[in-house]
Parts: sequence; structure tokens; C-alpha cells
Amino acid sequence: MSEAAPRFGLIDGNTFYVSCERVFDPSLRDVPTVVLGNGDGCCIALSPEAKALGLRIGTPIFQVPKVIREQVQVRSANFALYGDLSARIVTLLRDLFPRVEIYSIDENFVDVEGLPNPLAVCLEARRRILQWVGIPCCVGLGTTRTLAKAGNKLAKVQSKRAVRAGALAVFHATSANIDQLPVEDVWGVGHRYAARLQQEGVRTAADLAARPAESIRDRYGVVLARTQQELCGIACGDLELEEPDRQQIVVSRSFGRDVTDPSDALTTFATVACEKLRHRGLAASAVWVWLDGNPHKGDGFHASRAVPLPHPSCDTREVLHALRSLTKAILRPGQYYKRGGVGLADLVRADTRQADLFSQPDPRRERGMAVLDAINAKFGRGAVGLGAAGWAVGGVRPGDRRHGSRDSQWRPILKALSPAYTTKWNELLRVR
DNA sequence: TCTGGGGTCCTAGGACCC
DNA sequence: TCTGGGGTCCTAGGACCC
Repeated sequence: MSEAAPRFGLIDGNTFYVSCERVFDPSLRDVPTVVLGNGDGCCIALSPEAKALGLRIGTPIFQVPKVIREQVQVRSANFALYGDLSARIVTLLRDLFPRVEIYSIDENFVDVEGLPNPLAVCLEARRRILQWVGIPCCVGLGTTRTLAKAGNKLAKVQSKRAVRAGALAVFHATSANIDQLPVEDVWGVGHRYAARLQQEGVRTAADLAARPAESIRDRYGVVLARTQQELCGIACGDLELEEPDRQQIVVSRSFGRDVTDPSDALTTFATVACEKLRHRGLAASAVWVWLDGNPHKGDGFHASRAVPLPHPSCDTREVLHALRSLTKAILRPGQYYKRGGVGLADLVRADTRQADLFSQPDPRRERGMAVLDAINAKFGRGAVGLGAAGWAVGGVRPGDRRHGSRDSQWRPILKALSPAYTTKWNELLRVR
């Protein structure tokens, strides 16, 4: 019986954030390298060499023994850089494939249906991404997206074993060759389902595919039942070419230290959330805010509160107005806060908002917001702002002029932030 | 000292209505 | 005093993804 031709490919960058850092800093190549999340807290990306030293995703770097830490190169996460390299990869893929679904910052699904030689085109994509962008990739192929994801995992295992990496960086997964894939590595199987499935003797992707669909649906629900079907080669979904409108926009951070007055931070989060809202052409019907104590110090404090807006709005001033009363309502004197966030909810398209006779958005003010966004786009986020929220979210470099000001209290200090090589003129790579 | 951030979908249960 | 079915909407919690 001949193998069904693949319909989908999944192309993903190997240890993407680390690979991005290596593009601009070759001294990191073949050296154990770690990228840290907000506030230089947890490891969010590890090179294979770093994994070999026993480091794990999610581990706080300060918990790593000093002897290990001295052997690894550490970088603060630089999402502006990663996002830019990601966009270059998408551009390149659109030249080679009729349809591309941007699935995440480091993963793209491609349509390979009808291509005379899908494998060859995927290898060509891999070659171009490596040569033109500098990121090594693996490719999974399959008749469903779940099988393509499975193939991608198996391609990674395969290329690790291979002496000549690259030649084996593509794997075409079918329901007949996924017995080497642990069930916890299947797309849609998280650690909880994996534990339950293993208890029932389901250890590999092939075991899951062999289970009756109805029994999976009854015990685990329709989502996992779809996954099971897709492992059998029955497609339950196609590429999603249009990104659906967001239902909510959330901006939240852990603070660099415990603070008693988080209002500046919350104002900044709300300002950034509103920028994202306008960028997507949306308006919010409700705002919510929350604050947490420091659980690592045994403080389980949590407070949150939400309020509907008088009308759906994308005006930062209206959101800040709502935020002020929300914040006032949940602040407790003497309480220390470690983390907080602002959410915009019940989002609607700004251009189709229902008008309300007594409460309408003010078009002049909204044009003002557009001007503000344009200035920030040209001169950098945070060039102008309202009130205390002059700056973008995120940490500061040691010695940054903002460091030490009142607004900076909550910001983490990033010791190892690489320059925005590709997105800021004053941080371009210098060649001597 | 230092402990990530931003999403979606599904389901169960309660409130409310006829 | 106890007893009913069926429908909708909302919310909270749990699962998953990167």
C-alpha cells in the first residue's frame, strides 16, 4: 500500500530564541546558551549544549548551581529581535508555498498538497532559512496538522542522531510510523492527559491512534478525540490563514521587586494594551485589573476587579479613567505586590461599534490617539505618552537613564539584553 | 537579591425564565 | 410542603498551546 501524499508541513526553528541570539553573536555557537524570561527570571530557551548540562525550561536561573552557571552564556529575552527574524522566515516561506499559516513566533504550517515533490521543497525552504536568515529548522510532514507536528518532533530526534545534520531534518509522519513518539509529545496532549493516558497503557502516539475515538471522547472530551482522529490521518482542521480577532488583550508582568504602589506599572500596562487594541482595529467593552502578592514569600494575596466601559472604546484616556477607580478599589495599605496585570475584554471591531444615544466615543479624541500611535511608531514606543505611562513595558538595562526614577521601581533590571540589531537604528550591528 | 507572559476552547454548574 | 422539564446565559475552573 502506498503512503498517502502529505497535505501539511510544519517548519519550526530549532531552539528559536537561542538561534536568533547566535545569528548576531557567533561566539555563542556550540556554547551552552540560555535565554531568560522577564526580569532575567526563568530559562525560556536552552541550546542543546545547555540541556546537556541538565538545565530545564522554566528553571529560575538563580537556582542553577554556580558551577553550571559559569559554563553557560546567558541572554535576556529580546522579543523585538525574535519577532523580526520570524517575519523574515514567513516572507521567505510565502515565496515557496501557496499557503502559509503563522502558528507561533517559531512555527509555520505550510500547504504542500499537490506539490510534485513536497520533500524537496521543504528541504529548499530549510536551506534558504538557514542561509538567508541564519536559523536552523526541522520539518514535519503529514496528511493532518497533528501528524505534521508529530513529524516535526521526530525530525528533531532524527537530526540529533544524525552525523550530518540537515539531511535528516525532514520526517513524513503517518499513523504507521509514530510508535517512537511518546504520547506526551503529541500536539494536544498536556502533562495531565499524558499521566492519565499512561495509566491506561497509552504510551505512544501510535497507542493513542489505536484507541477507539468514542472512548477518548467520553473520557477526555471532544478536543482530544479530534487529536486522536488526526493521528489516524483524518483531518479535523485546515490551515488558518486569517488570524481571528482577539477576544481579549492582556498585559501583565512580575515586578523587579516587591512594590507597595503599583499604579505606575498598571498605567503602563493599560497604555500598552490600548496600543495593541488600536493596532488591531478593536475596541474594548470592559477593563479588568489584578494584583498578586509574592507567593515565593508565602504571600498568597490576590485581588482583582472588573468594570464595563460606558461604551466600547479604544481611547487610552477612557481606559485609564476606569483603571484608576479599579486600582483604588483593590489597593490595600501596606500590602506588597509582586505581580500585576491589566486586561481588556469583550473586544469588538472598532469600525462596527453600536452607537449609544447617550454614550458615544468621541471621534476627535480617537483621532488624537491615532496621532500618538504614529509618533510612537516613528520614534519608538514610549516617545510620547499620557501621565505616568511614558514608557513601554519591560525591563531596563543597568545604567539606563530611566533606572532609578519613580516609574522604574517596578521594572526589572536586565543584565544581559542583546541589542535590537534589526529594529533600532542606534543598535545596528557594527562591523569593524 | 533573583522565581515568564499571553492566549484559546470546553465543560459543569448556578441563576433565571417560561 | 413538595414537586417538573427545558431552555439560555454567565462564570469559574480546567485543560491545552506557544
